[in-house]
Amino acid sequence: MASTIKDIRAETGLGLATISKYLNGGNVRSENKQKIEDAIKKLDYHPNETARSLVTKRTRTIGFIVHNIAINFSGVLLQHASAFLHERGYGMMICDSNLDEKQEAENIRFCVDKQVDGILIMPVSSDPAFLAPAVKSDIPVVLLDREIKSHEIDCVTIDNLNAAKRATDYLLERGHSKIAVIHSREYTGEERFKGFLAAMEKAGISVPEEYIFSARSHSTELGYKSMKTLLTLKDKPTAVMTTNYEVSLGVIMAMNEEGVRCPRDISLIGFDELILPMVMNPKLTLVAQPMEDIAAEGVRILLNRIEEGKDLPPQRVSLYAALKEGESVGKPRKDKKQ
Amino acid sequence: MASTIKDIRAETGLGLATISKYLNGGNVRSENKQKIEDAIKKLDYHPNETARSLVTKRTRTIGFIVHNIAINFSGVLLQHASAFLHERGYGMMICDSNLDEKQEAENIRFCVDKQVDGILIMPVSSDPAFLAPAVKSDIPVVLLDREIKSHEIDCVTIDNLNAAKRATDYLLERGHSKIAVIHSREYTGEERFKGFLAAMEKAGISVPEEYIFSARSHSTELGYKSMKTLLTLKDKPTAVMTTNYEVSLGVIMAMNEEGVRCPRDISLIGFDELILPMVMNPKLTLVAQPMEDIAAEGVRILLNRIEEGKDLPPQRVSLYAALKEGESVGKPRKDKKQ
DNA sequence: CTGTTAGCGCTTTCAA
DNA sequence: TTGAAAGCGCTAACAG
Repeated sequence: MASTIKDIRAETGLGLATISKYLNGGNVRSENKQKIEDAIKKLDYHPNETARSLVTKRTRTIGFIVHNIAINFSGVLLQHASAFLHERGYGMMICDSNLDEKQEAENIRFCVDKQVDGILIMPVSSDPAFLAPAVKSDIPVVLLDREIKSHEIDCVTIDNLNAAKRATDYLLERGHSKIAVIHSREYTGEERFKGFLAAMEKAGISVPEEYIFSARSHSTELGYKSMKTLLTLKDKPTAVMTTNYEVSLGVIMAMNEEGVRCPRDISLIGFDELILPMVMNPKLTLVAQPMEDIAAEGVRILLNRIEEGKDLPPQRVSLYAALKEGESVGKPRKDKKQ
Repeated sequence: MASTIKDIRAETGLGLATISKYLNGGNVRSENKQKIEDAIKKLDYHPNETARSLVTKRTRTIGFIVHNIAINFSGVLLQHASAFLHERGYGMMICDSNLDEKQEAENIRFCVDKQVDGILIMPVSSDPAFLAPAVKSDIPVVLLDREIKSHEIDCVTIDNLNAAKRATDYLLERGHSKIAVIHSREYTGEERFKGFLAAMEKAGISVPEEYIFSARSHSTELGYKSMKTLLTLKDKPTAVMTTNYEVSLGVIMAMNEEGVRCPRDISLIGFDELILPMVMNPKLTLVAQPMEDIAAEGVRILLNRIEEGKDLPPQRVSLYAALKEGESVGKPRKDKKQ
């Protein structure tokens, strides 16, 4: 059985309050301080955090609710966030929503019931209602990677629209005009799709229906099937833009299977600099999200709200995402050859 | 401010014990039951789990400490474990050790202080000492993926040695005899290396020094550098075996850079069926660990120990890992051609 | 079945 | 500086 503060009292003969004060960094006569330290060591005493939380109403724990823990993107963000929180003396409780809104709502409830001091979340739902339990309990929430437009709440994202515009311009500048786009039908995917359309419109190029693919949620399958379909078209695109990592993977699988080479046959541009683009041959040209900065900003905003003021206006931070050149974009193949 | 059980008392006029009993599924007169339910709804009452834990000494929360959360393997295992725990009414608190033993020790401490009911861990350290806080507090621990040989403790792993033997035999059967091996210098890597050596010895083939590479920890860099070195050798191997996912990634990067084709120039066999092997061209031949079963067994053993008996003897479960054929292993190239 | 009472282990007045 | 006492929100005897 673990020892308690009362055991320390028995050992030192001091009062509970004195010991507690010492534990919390207060001033204690150095003679008593020594006694307490000796007793702690002797009894291997560690404060019961549960009891502590019950009275202080603080747990120094942050809940991190992630839409899908199995994807690489989550792992990397989690690693950075965990490190930053740890630096500031906070622990992290990770919950996986498994792309399910019901599970997500339960995760919010779970975190609130566990009295976390704040919540970082990469949300599944775009309906702010699921945040209600946190709001009611006055627990600050910061959205990561995705925002909920209709709702005033702290969030840190990248400027998806402009990043996608830049990626599209990159293709246009290299002479592509027959460009297909495959996007997931959730917040980031839609934003990036808008950016794509904006760039195409500005260039005065209309995009045929059959060059546009979309489906709910991140999906390797979407990328795979869409690319397969594109390859059956008479008038194939010369370049394809994907709006996230998983879609890129699916596209590459399909190209490999069909023996289509990149960038010789079709050029490719995507999002997210995770492991695959580094291992691929040729290296993928992509928009790299500043993962570490996203985590750092999220943690900074959240802890600031916890430790300073709850009455600050909501903050929306939008970070810059850089275009990293690989070798997956070439000149468009000549129509005659195809 | 969140409402408490006392607010329910004020609302219903019932005693605290009755309400508590209802909350915990006890028998209450249906008339009172209705009153309580109405009050709960009206006040949006949710029990304070912290207070509950303080008295019951149970949190229905499991700590999952992972050596490196950024890798795909962790994400997949976490996803399964989270789902199984959730099914049984448990929450999960994930901690990242970031491949650092010191951080790992702190994570154990953190989980113990937070009064988790049990711990699942993919350990960094092979020294059982770091588990002491959990042992002292009588919190059950189950090791996943790696075991600590010197110590009697529950664990679930795959039979790494035999899996590696089979993989090596697979190469031998196809006529390879010049086989290089690249392994990480931690538990699983060493086991798999032993399996490799055993198979080679049985086949009566001695492995030259320059065909063996190893380094601490999982490492894409190890794979990359080792493969680069192998490709400078006069007498190159005809096949390479890697002992984990990250090493495979590095090897493939190096091959791509050097324009070496697989399996035409060099055959490849590896471990872990994660995203890359599915996206690669050609598909990688590999030993697939049964991720879902590992998670299921780990959860089953841990919850069994929590809910039933602590006095059962330690369990060591070793699961079977299947060899999945891809197209990355071919016949050895003829020496003359090289 | 119900309610009173006494804690769980800790922090926090407040008076000394 | 110190310590006695009250209380965080809940559960668990125990008596009714």
